[in-house]
Amino acid sequence: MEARSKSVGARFPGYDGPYPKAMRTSRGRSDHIRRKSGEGSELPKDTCFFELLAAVAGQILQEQDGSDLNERSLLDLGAPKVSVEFGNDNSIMHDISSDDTRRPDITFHPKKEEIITMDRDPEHSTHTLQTKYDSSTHFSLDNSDPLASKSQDFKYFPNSIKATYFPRKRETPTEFSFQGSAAMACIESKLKNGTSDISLCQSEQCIPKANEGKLENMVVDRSTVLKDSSAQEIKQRHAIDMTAPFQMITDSPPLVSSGSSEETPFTSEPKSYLTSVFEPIGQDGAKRGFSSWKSSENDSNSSDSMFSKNCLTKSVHTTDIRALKLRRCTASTAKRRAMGVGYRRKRCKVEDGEASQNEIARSARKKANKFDCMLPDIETEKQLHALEGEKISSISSSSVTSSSTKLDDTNVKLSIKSFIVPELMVVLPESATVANLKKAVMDAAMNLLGGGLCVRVLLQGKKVTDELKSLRQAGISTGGDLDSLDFMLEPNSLPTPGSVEDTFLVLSHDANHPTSRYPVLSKDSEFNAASFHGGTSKEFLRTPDGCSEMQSTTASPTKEAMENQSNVLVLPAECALVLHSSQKYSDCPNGLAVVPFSQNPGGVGSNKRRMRRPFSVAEVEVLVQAVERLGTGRWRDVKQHAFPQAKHRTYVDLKWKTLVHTASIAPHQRRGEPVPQGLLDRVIQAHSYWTAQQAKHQGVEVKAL
DNA sequence: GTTAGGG
DNA sequence: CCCTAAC
Repeated sequence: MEARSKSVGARFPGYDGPYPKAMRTSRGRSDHIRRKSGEGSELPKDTCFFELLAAVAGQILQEQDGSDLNERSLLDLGAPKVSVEFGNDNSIMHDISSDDTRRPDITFHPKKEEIITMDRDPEHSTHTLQTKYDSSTHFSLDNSDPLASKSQDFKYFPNSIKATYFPRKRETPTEFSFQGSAAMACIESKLKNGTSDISLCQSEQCIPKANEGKLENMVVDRSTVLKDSSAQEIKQRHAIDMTAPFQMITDSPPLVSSGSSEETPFTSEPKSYLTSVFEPIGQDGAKRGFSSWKSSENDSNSSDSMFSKNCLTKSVHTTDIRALKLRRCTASTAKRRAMGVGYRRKRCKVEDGEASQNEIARSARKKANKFDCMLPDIETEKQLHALEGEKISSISSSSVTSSSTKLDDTNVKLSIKSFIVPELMVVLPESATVANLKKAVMDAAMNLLGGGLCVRVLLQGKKVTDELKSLRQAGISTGGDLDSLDFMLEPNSLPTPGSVEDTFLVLSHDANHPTSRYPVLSKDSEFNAASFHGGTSKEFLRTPDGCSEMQSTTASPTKEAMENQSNVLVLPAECALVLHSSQKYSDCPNGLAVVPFSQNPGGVGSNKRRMRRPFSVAEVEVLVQAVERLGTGRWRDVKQHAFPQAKHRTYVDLKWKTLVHTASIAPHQRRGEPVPQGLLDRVIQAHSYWTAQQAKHQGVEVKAL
């Protein structure tokens, strides 16, 4: 009837069905959701909250469906789908499973109060949401917010929720983690049947209740302050990013040297993981991200401790994701408003304490924006880094601002504040080591970055597919609605053109070396699994200089690029995606020039050799694992398996030959990033195994003749 | 297997 | 020169 629904994708391994595409812009659905809710902006903004809960509930229900995750491969879990509906009565229906009607629906009955009002300072306010979860059919929310009436000026939205499930019989608690205001539900084993209570509390220290058999202790560990006045303008932008079926690198099982299983002689079946990313991005999201950044330092201890206790899931905090947003300058709210553009997605600092710093930073940003060039000059970017110091709290906006003073100005001036970057997530089993986590993170990053990124242009939430259109034709003109213009970074699924240098995003640890062209993430010992000696995930994710940059000389638009599975990328919290000026384009008078309209930016240089891209340890790891499973010879499969997104890794140059060679030579002769000996041993093992296997097969064929 | 690039 | 990646 009147209900609006949306789907929250929850990709389970084995699920190959269609996946809802993200609505990444703040336009579109949220508009009518808001309208439908009839409650102004209140319900929809809280949507994510219920989604989070729905995700929890979904997981629990799944558990109660008789499956023991300890006993079952995640591949067996099917493909649940969580859909959320907004009804007139403001109830939200969660249809947990698309394929299992036995599962009851979960109904949320959000109340008005569940949009929590709170004090301006999120760090000093506490808020508790009591959520009761009736295991059978109902999932109702009961708000007991002590601060509900304290202030009407600010609203609080959970940004990240962690839940710990304390099963009966003193089993290991299980944690859930949800973030990005998203239904990112990750579940691990040891959930048991039973009624559960979920209690949510927004506080820095979440004291677990000792109730057994309760799902509790959900920590809304980041906070958000939203100005009521701006709430009206908030439009949620939801991004649903599928994750690639993620290959977990587990402890390598011993090599089976005699043919027990021909298909997978080396490793257990690689696990894929449920990853559901449902990330509202928007002004609220921006502020959320910002606030959470502020608080992340303070509550890092608590979250760390929670995680370290039993880190069943490692999901990136939203700030991590936010940090991926291109850090770009933001003009002042007032100015932007006065211009009447871009306010919707503008992000700005709200902390008063940083006002002076903001001013400095703002001037630096102004400088960066001086020529309305999309790519800031490096010096200014450095300046920003310096200003923002360790705490890079300026989460930039994804807004596009435009200025048009003259009616006859045919130039479209755009200032892109940031890009939407596909959200990335890594899910690991409890038994995974930190090194595994690092590898997984690396793989995700490499899978995304390895294929390059391209820019998607969205107008009013819709992908602009016809890239031959003129800006005027596309409606991207000064007369058009530039406010509805979005840019999105996507994995590049097109064959990498010759001049990859111009289209490739690279990671660099060193902000001072903006010209670095290689993904050097794994070069640093921090990211080198072999050199990791412990510590929390947070520590290990932090780069030495506290800031990683993802740099781009430029990015080129491509055709449909996101139809492939998305990747999961986790980057350090302090990591930021920064556009850097390319010499080639920096002299272009306007920002659009950096987005070449040619499908092949390489142009005449396309006959050049591809850029040299040394394999990282993580890539080697993935490759080795793939070969262990698939054998030598099925390079297409291996490629698809190990580097599904990396266009620069073709199946003909998968390094295996070189790896075998590398493994056979003395360590001091080896070049490049040192590959752990254990990995090389696996190379030797796998190589000899598959060589023998092929010989055996050939022998059989000869016999048969 | 060969070539190019780079340490 | 030789390792490595691209061809």
